[in-house]
Amino acid sequence: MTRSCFAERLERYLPLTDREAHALASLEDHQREVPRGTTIVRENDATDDIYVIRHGWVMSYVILDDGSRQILRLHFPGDMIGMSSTAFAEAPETLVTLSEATICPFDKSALRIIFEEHPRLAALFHIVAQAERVSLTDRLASLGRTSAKARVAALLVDVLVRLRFLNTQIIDTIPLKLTQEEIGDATGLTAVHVNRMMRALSEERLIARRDGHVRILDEAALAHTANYVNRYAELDLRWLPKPR
Amino acid sequence: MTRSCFAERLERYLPLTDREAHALASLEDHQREVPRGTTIVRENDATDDIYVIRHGWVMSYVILDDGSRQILRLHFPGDMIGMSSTAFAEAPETLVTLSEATICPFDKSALRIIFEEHPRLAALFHIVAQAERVSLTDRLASLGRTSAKARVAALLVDVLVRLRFLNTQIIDTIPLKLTQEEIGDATGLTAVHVNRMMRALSEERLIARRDGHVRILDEAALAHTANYVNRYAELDLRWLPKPR
DNA sequence: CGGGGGGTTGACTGATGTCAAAACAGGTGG
DNA sequence: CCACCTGTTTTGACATCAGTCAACCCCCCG
Repeated sequence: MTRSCFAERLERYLPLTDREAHALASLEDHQREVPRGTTIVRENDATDDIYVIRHGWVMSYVILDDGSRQILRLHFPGDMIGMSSTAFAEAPETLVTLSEATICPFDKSALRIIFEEHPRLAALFHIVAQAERVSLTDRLASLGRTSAKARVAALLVDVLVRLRFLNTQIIDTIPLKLTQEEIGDATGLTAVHVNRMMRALSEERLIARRDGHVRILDEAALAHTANYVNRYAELDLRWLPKPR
Repeated sequence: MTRSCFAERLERYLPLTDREAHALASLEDHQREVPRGTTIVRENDATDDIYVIRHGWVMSYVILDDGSRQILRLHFPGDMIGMSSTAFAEAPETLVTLSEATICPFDKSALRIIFEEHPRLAALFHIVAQAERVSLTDRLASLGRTSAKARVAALLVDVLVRLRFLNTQIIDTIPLKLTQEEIGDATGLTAVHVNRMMRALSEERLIARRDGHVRILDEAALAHTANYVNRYAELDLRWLPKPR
C-alpha cells in the first residue's frame, strides 16, 4: 500500500498515528491515470465516489441554463474532491482534469469507518471542509465586490500560494494550465476582458507571461490589488479529540 | 434541558437516538437573547464559539479593504453558525443579527465529545457542512454568471424555500428583514440597482411588495429567472455509521 | 417640528460585454 | 518539410448593464 497524499497534506499541520495514516492510505488503494480534459464526474449524474488527487490539476464547475459556466474551484494534489457526494446522491458539480492526472477514487461508504474508528480524522475532515468553505466565501466576496483586475489577480495569487504550499521549490512562477476562457469562467468575466486585465497586470509589472507560465514579479502588490487573505497558513487544532 | 433546535433540523431527515438528541441538547444549554443589529462575532476577533440560532435572522459578512461589504449568507433558526472557529482561531467573518434573536453559544471544544462519542452525528455535521458548501457554490455561480435581476430573484427564492422548510405555514409571503442596501451587499449590487430590479420583478408580476413583506406571485417563474436549484430537498444518508 | 434612515426616480458615467478580425501556436497528415 | 486545421490570444470598435450622483419622498421617532 502506498502512502496517502491526503495524509501528507494533513501532516503539514500535525503528526498522524500509524493507525490513522493506515486508514487514510486504504482510501487510496486504487489509482487511475487519466489524460487532460477527462470528465471524472458530470453534474447531475448519480455517484458515490470521492477522489484524492495524487497528481495533476482538476477543476469543478457548474453549467447554467443559458450554457454559461462557473468554475467553482481549482483542485491540486492532496485535495479531496467530489465530497459533495457525501450529502447528495447526484453530483451538484462537474469535475474535469486540467492536466493529465492521477486520482484515487473510493466509495463514500469508506468514510463510515473513518467516522466510527478515527474521531480525530473525522474532526480533521471537518476542519478541512471549513477551511474550504471560507475559501469559497473569499471568492464570493471577490466576485461580488471587486473589479475585474482584482479578480484575475486573486486567482493568480491563490494558485501561487497553494502550489507553493505543495512544493516549496515554487518561488514565483506558475504553470498556468488554464485558457483565458477558463480564467474568465472562474472569475465571472469574459475571455476578452481577462486578456485585457492580464495585459494591464503585465504593464504594471506585477506579472510577466511566457509560453503558458506566469511569473509573479511583485507578489505583495498583486496580493494587495487582489484583496488576498492567506487562509492556509494557520489552522487551529487545539480542540481535536485524542488520536486512536 | 430544552430541546435542541439543531436536532429538530436534523430530525427532518432522520430520527435521532435519545443519546444523540441529548448530546445535541447539551450544546444548547445556554441561551442569549439579543436585539436586532447585535454583532455576535466580529471579523478577525479571536473566538472559540459556535452558535445555534434558536430564533431570529442572522447574517454573515466580510468587509473589504475599500470598505465595501459582501454578505455571505443569511442564517435562520436551526442553523449552526460560527463554525469557521473550528478551523481558525480568528473569525474570518462577522455575524450580525438581522432581527431580535435567541442564540445558543457553546465552545468548540464541546464538539470533541460529539466526534468521540457520536460518530453518526459527526457524519451528519459533515453532511450539513457539505450542503452549505454547495449552497455557497450556487451563490458563486449566481454572482459570477447571472444578471442583476436573476441575483435578486435568487435571494428571494432562497429565503422563501428555507423559511418554508422551517415553517410549512409559510406559503408565499416572506418578511424581508433586509434593507435594499443589504440585499445589494448580498447580491453584489448597489442599493439603487436592487431597487430597480425589485421594481422590474414587481412589474412583471413575479412579486408584490407591501410594508416590508414580499409576496411571491409566481414562484416557478421567479425560480426560473433565478436559475434556482433546491438543494435542501434530498440528502443522501445511506452511508451513515450506526447510531450510538 | 426636525432629523435620520430607507426607498424611489432620473440623468449621466463607466466598466465590462459583444462582435469581429487578425495573429499565433501546436498538432496532424500528406 | 510543408500545408492545413483548430483552438487560443490579442486587439479594436461599439453596445449595454450596472454604478454614481443627486434629488425628493415617505415614514418613524424623538
